[in-house]
Amino acid sequence: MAEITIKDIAKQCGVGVSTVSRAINNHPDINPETKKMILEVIDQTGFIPNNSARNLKRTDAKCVAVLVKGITNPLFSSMIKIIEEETQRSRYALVLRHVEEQEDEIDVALELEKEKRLRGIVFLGGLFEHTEEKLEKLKVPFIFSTIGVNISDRVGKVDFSNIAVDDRLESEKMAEYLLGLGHRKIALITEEKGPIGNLRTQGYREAYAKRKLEVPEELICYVREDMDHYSMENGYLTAKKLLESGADFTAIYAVSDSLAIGVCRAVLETGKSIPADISVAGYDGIEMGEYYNPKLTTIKQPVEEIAKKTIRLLLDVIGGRKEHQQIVLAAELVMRDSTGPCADGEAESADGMRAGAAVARKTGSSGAAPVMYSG
Amino acid sequence: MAEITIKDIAKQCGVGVSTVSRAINNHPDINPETKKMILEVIDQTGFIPNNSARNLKRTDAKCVAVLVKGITNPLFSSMIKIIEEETQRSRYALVLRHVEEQEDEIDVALELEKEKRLRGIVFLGGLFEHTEEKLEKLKVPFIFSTIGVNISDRVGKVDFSNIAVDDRLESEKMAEYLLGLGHRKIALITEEKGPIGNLRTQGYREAYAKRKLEVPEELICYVREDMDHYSMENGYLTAKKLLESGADFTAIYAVSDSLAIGVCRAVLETGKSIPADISVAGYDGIEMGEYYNPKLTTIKQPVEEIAKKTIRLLLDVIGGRKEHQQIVLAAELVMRDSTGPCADGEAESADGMRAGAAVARKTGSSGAAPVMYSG
DNA sequence: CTGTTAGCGCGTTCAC
DNA sequence: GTGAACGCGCTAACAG
Repeated sequence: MAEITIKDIAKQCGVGVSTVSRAINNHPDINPETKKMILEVIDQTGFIPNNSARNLKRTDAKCVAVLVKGITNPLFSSMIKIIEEETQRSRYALVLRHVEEQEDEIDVALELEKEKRLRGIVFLGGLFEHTEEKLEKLKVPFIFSTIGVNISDRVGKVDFSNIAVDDRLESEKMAEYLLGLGHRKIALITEEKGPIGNLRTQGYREAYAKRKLEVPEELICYVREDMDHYSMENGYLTAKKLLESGADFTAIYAVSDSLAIGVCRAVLETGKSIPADISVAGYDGIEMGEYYNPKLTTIKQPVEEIAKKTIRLLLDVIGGRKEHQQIVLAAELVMRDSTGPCADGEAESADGMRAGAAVARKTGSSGAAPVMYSG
Repeated sequence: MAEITIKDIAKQCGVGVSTVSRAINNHPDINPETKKMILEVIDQTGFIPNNSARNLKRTDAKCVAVLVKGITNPLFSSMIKIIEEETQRSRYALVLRHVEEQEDEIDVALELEKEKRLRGIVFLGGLFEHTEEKLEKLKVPFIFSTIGVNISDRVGKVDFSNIAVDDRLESEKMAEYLLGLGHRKIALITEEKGPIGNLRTQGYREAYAKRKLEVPEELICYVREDMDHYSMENGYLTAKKLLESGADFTAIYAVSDSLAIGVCRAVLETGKSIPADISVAGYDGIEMGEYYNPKLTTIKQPVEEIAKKTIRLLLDVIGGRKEHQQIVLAAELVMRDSTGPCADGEAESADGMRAGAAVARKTGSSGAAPVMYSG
């Protein structure tokens, strides 16, 4: 049985193909009755227009694409949801495309641009090592909405938008918070290569530098390269290695929440309690951090805001209502129960105590009581 | 600047379009030198063939699609990864399509089938309330690979495969395990509507029935309908309500791990410890369960096996090497630290003690020590 | 309001 | 080995 096409419908209705096309695409120039009749036949027949053929002809397709690299990132799903809502409200179609780790997102974008006649593109995740030459090939407006990396400085002659958080700065906030709690030996669990890890590592160093303290280089641990850099397992294994090394530290700052959760498990397994013995902090603000035991101290990315600003800006640029922009949004230091004053040192009244008080207020206890490991 | 097409390439190379086409598609009938020359020009020009046009003509596209409903489900990502690997190995292209909650996955499949000339389809997630009439429209082999629901009984004249876990049975295993630990008042946190919740609820009832015990109806709690049924937040809120009701129970069984984690937080916040005061069990076997504190007792779905069997079967059916099948796989009861013997009652030597011993062995402690809340 | 017709960009016959 | 011509299914312009 051959595929049923628009011709078959036309024949069956006794009309021309263009009339059927008009009925399908809600064109105004059509008799409501014929339209109704045609739609009925279509419904009966189960006819579905071939999208490939449509895309081939259509010039006015109101369609934007979101290219997501790293679908497992829990932050992305809520962003995607928001982007979906906004595009729908503006009556744009949305193509969501998952980009494999080894795929080049620009290549995928190029392909999609031709295939679907895109009007704009949002890149979620991924690295930013694209040459201007390559970016130049993209002929529709695009935005890097990259929780993570601020690439403002990379903007050259190619015009595009970028909405991001200043990772270096936010990371510094976290390190400074821990220093304020009196911690001096803060272990860092981070990526050795990769822009995100690098920026967050820089922030950590900066916090020490600003206090004129020496960075404890021996406490900087790199995650394993042979597996997902930001998995709980990697956090667990890296922390385990650190703990077994016998190194001396009072806090661990992992550059992502998922890493931090793995770290917590490793710490708890040694019989130590969090934060009484060791404070643990993460970065990202995933939902799990609120539910983990203990609740995770973290830097919360403004995901909703990023998503909303991203898609709105893109649609505005497409509509010619705005120019491309570089936007930096602020993240929030969320103090929860996995961090507390350093037992060895002493918290400062200016920073640490206030922070400690904030923790107490938030949790309704008289301080950060220890969490014991149960196994 | 107009889009660059195959014609432009042909002109620039001084050859016919068909020769360019041959070069692109690795056809045998082409002079290696001309091929090389053409590919060079293509590389220089940055020409990208239009997929819509290709799909329109191509008849032999080796392409399968995976339609995922509920991309947030953490179990899916690992399944997708496996499916990707397997399809690649068989030199099939893979289209991954995210289906919105309100979209009908069969409609999406129908559309995609035409657009991409699919050879097969995998449905991940989603419900199974499709009429045979509708399923009949799908002309290529398809498989419901649905962690969750066994729809073998729905197989009628429409031929398709289904690979799943027997949710009712596995759920019964969990309830029986808790009963074996001496628990009699087991609260259930489940969905009121929805096939998955229903089956798992049935299993819970069955376990009581088999022991000739009365089901504590007042302890069956339904999650909120106005938000994601399987979110941590929903688990938290539902458990909170239960705890505040003053109902009497010694264990909580949530029909998903994410719910269970929300439940844990609610329990811990009341100052009770897990499992000393209350045991908590989940279902699914998400990675987080291993890292949570306490480690979560759960039913672990054989996701890798499901994924592998699914895609292999699909490819075999496409290749005519196999017929469609209904396969039921077994899940595994994983006893971890969130459950322990009932304090009020007494565990049975036959079941409960052995289970308790298993827990002890697994965690290396002399039993399931309590986890205290830290906030 | 409606039917006819010309491509959209490419793969695939055919002749050569 | 190669090129010319046709048509995939559809939309858009045009003529009626």
